Amino acid sequence: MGNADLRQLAALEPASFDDLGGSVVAVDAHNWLYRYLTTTVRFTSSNAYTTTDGEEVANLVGAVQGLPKFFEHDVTPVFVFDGGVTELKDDEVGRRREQRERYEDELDEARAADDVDAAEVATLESRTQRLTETIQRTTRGLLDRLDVPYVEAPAEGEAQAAHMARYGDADYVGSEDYDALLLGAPQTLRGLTSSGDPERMDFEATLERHDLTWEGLVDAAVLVGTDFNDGIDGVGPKTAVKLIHEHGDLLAALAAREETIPHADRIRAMFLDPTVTDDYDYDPDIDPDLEGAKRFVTDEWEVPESEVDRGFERIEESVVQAGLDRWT
DNA sequence: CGCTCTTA
DNA sequence: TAAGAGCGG
Repeated sequence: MGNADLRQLAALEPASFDDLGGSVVAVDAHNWLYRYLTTTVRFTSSNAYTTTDGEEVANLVGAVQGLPKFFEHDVTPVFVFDGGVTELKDDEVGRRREQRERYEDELDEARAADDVDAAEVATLESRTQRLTETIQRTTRGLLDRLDVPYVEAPAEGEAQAAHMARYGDADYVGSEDYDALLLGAPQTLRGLTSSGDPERMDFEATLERHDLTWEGLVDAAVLVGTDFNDGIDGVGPKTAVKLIHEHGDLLAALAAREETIPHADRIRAMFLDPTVTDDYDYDPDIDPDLEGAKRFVTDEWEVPESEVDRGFERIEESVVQAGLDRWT
């Protein structure tokens, strides 16, 4: 089902914000926003973040709360947004639609179950729920005013972020998702949204640890199960790696166990050869317009000042601090 | 998602 | 020792 099983294979090391200063992190925007959307909206009244026109803008509260973390540690985020399906190839559109329908079926099932599992429903909702047009627009609007760079992915934001990191245009991918490893992101930071230091996930070290190639790692993951397929019953991370060592690749391993995984080759390609673009550009030098950003959030989008005061304060302090640092 | 417990 | 179910956050 999920891909938390990958944690068992991943080479993870505690990281310290102190060592991350000056680095650039390509952040999967959907993943990042969603973490704040679920917590912010769920544990407070969602009314507080709805405009008089009925637009939900909890994303603005979440973003203002989450951004100071980067500023305070002198880490430059580059947010990578998912692309619209209109720009994708036809077969890619079909795949996405199938995937989406899968999730929606699962969600319906989970909701209809005799004993409704709230956690599962929440997880599935997070995968089926698209960010609304307003959330897309207002998040970019806030980033524009804060001069925080962002990039538009042709398809999956996480794949684009991994691509940028692979080509050295970002030092890290920022995501909570272990999929970043399958997408070949050299270094991934997890835990950028929670308090405390993040952890670093190392791609090459992971391959070395298990004596696998990138293809082999992806094949093992497909055997265990990914977001795009159910794994083989009774096969966990350890067995999967063993099977790839014994049989060479996914198809041989499946043949040996007389199992099949529909569209196995397509699933591999989702990780090994995803739709990405080289047509991106960003300026990591950030010169935020704090007043403009505040007006945008509290006046234009009617978010109560009390909800974002502290966040803007923290951003302001870190900007002032950065200015002072240049003279010391 | 992470932790813990149960089962093979 | 590995896999998977169950549960809390």
